[in-house]
This record gives sequence, structure tokens and C-alpha cells, in this order.
Amino acid sequence: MTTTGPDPEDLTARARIRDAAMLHFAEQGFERATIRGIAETAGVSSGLVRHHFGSKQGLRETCDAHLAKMIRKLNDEVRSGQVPDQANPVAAANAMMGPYRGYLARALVEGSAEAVFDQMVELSEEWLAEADEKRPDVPDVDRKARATVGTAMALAIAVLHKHVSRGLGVDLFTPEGDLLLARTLIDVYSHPMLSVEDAAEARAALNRLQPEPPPTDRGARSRQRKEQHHD
Amino acid sequence: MTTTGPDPEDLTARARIRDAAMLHFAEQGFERATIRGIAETAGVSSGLVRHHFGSKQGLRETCDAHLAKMIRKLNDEVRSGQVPDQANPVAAANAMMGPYRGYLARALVEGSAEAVFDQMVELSEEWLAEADEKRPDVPDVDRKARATVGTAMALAIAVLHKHVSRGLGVDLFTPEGDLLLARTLIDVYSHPMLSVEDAAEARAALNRLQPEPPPTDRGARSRQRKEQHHD
DNA sequence: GTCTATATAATGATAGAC
DNA sequence: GTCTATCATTATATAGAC
Repeated sequence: MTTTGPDPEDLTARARIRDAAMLHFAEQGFERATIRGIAETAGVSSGLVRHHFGSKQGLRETCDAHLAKMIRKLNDEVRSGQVPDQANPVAAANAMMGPYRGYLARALVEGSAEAVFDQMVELSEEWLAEADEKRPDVPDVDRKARATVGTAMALAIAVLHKHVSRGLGVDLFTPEGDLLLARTLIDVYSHPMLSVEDAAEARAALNRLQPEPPPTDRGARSRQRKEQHHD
Repeated sequence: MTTTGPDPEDLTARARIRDAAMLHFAEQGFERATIRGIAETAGVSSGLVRHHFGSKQGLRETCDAHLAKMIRKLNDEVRSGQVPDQANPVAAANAMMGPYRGYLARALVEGSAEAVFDQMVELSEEWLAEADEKRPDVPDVDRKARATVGTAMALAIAVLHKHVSRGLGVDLFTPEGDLLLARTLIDVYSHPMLSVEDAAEARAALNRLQPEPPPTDRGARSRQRKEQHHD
């Protein structure tokens, strides 16, 4: 429960402002958040914010960079197997992302944090690369496309956490919420919404609408989808 | 392609303002959007906006109500089998939700539109009720929980459409985007991320952390999860 | 129903003192 | 590095004329 221990060399006023900004941006959004409010939370004057970050936009960019850095750090720790609670990856991810999850959700929706999303897609691609080898299935769509949709779905819980909490009946940030979410994700992720027959049928219906190169084309190696524009 | 034909009795200035507001709220968010800008798009003065809706918040609430109404209408049409393009449900949903998808995404993220989300969860529950009968699986989580997570995931594409478009390489609002998204969704939804073995293992690991009532408890009928609080 | 004009409040940005 | 004081802009809300 170290909440991703704050960097030792990071207790300066600048860091406090940045952390306060991420909090305010997360809870109120970029537009609604005010430099004055952020400064107050950080315990400094509004002028100092300007001194360190130049402008509100500059402050946002610093927050984005910090978020990307933290995501990278989290990913490295996961890959190194340093996750303290490997049994419940959801709880582990929540615990480590905790302080930044709100900002991540906001930033993604407001169009910022593109680098973070793309980075998560890349990680998802790496994960999919391993998973694809174990499956005889021949995917008819680009691996990156699947990684993108999968990433978006994985982020849905964070982005819509308020509504998900309401639907689940418990706050996602509580241990009970973590547990219920983990159980639910296990069920959903192991329980395909479409059977192979339904999928084949849906694909066939799609092909009837707009014939596509036959499924012999893997399309999983190089991701040049520009062939679709040759009509 | 009737874009959910605008109600005949709805071409009044009030409706134009509301539609313009949904557009502005969707593209710029509630805070950033201005009454003046909305009025200009609607071709009226800012004073008239105040006259009809009282305040910016009142305008937002009207938009939310209209969105809920449209979702209900869309759902009824889907249930009645009136969907023009049944072969590609994604494209169909996009086409009908098109004008409101952006607003829906914004409203959900900004905490509004709770009724819409809950409504979609209910629809998902109904859908799951049918699907559950065909599957011998005994879900160890509430149906509502699964419906909630499933709904959030389904909405993820709309909420993060900008990032998804970037990852897919095509704009989701174009026909090519619809097609690629449909193919990808078919693959993802028919391709479980967790094998039954992995799922069982993950569940077991979860139970080791916090023992839970044995899986003989269906928990799918009534949704009282308060039993979990008896520790 | 619709418009113009104004009041009031809040904000980001800035300049300069310590 | 940090603060206080101020400027200029902008937006909502309002009042009143047509």
C-alpha cells in the first residue's frame, strides 16, 4: 500500500503543484480547474505556478509527461514481476495507478495523453503477440486493431468508474470493489459474448455487404491497411 | 441514413438551440462551450437561450433528457427489428447514435447522463438473461455486475473514439472505420482473453486472498451482494 | 418570441517586490 | 524561489426594448 511511493527527490514545491494539478484536473477537468485552486491545494501562490510552468497548458503538459513516466514505471515493475499482489492484477493495477487513474481518465477523454494510450496499445500488442501463438485461430484483423480495441475496453472501467461503481453497488476504489471487479472481469474475459458460429455468421454478413480480400491474407504481420482504399 | 429523422414537431428555435448545444457540449465539453457560441450555431441570440432554458445548466439537463429519450427510441426500434442494417450492428448503432454519440461520451465522462448508462445496463441485463440460458456456465458474479462491466466496455469505443480512431488508422465515423471496428469487435468478442483454465486459476487465487461463499451460490437471481460485508 | 446592451464575477496572464 | 497586486479578457446572467 505504498501508493507508488513518491519519489524522494520530488517533494519540492514544483512537485506539489504538479500533484495538486493532477488532482484538480482529474476531479474538475482541465477547463474547470483553476490555477488559483491548484495553487491553494499545493499551498503556494498562483504566481508561483506561472513561474514554474509558464501557463496552464504548460502545467497540463507536465502532468501528461509525469503520467506517461508513471505508466512506464508501472509497466516495468509488472514485467519484472515486482507486483506485490500478483493474485489480483486488478487490485494491483488499481493500487499502483490509484493516484493517477482519475487524471488518466480525464486526460484520455479530453484528447490529451495520446502518448499514454498509444503506449498501452503497444504493451497490449506485445501481450497479444504471445497469446496469438497459443491460439490456432487466424485473426482476420490487424493485431494492432485488436490491441487498440482491447485497450479501450480495459480503460473503460477507469474512464467510467463512477457509473461502473454505481452499477456494481460498491465504490471501485474500495477493497470490496476491487474484488468484485476482479471477479467480474474474470467472468467477462473468459466468457465470449459471441460464439464462434455467431462470429462466423456476423463476419459472413459483413462480407456480403462489402466483399473483402479472402481470409487467406493474414494481415497480422505488417499493418498496412491502405489496401482497403483501392475501391 | 435518415439519421434518426428529426421529429416533425421539433424544428422550432428551441430544438435548434438544443441540438446546437449537444453539438458544442460534445465537441468542447460543458465548461468550454459557451452560450454565445451555441446561440450562433443555432442562428439565434444568446438572450433567447436564457429565455428558453434559464441557464446553461438547464440547457444541459434538457440535452440529457433528450438523449435519454433518443436512446429509448433507438432501443425500441432495435427490439422491433426496424434496424435498417441488421447485418452490421455496429454500423447500425453508429448511424443511429451518430448525432448523439459525441454528447453521450462527454456526458458520461462528466458524470451526467447517469440515467442513460443505467438504462443501457438494464438492456444489457435483458440480453444477458437470454444468453445465460444457452450457457451451462455458472457465473459466480451477479448478472448486473456483468452487465455493468459489459456496458462500460461497449461504451469505451464511443468515449475514446478519438484514440481508437488513431489506433485503428481510420476515423470511426467513416464507413471504413465502421467496417474495421465491426470486424475487430467480432474477433475480440468471440476470442476470450482468458482461457477457462486461466480463469479458474485466477478465481482460485482470488479466493485464496479472501475466501468467499462457495460457488454453489448462484447469485444470479436476486442481486443482494450485502453478504460480502459480513466479515 | 426574439433581440440588444449591460452588470457582475471569475480567470489566465503579467509585472514587480522581497 | 516565492509572494502580492493588477490587467485584460471572457462568460454568465440579467434587464429591458421591439
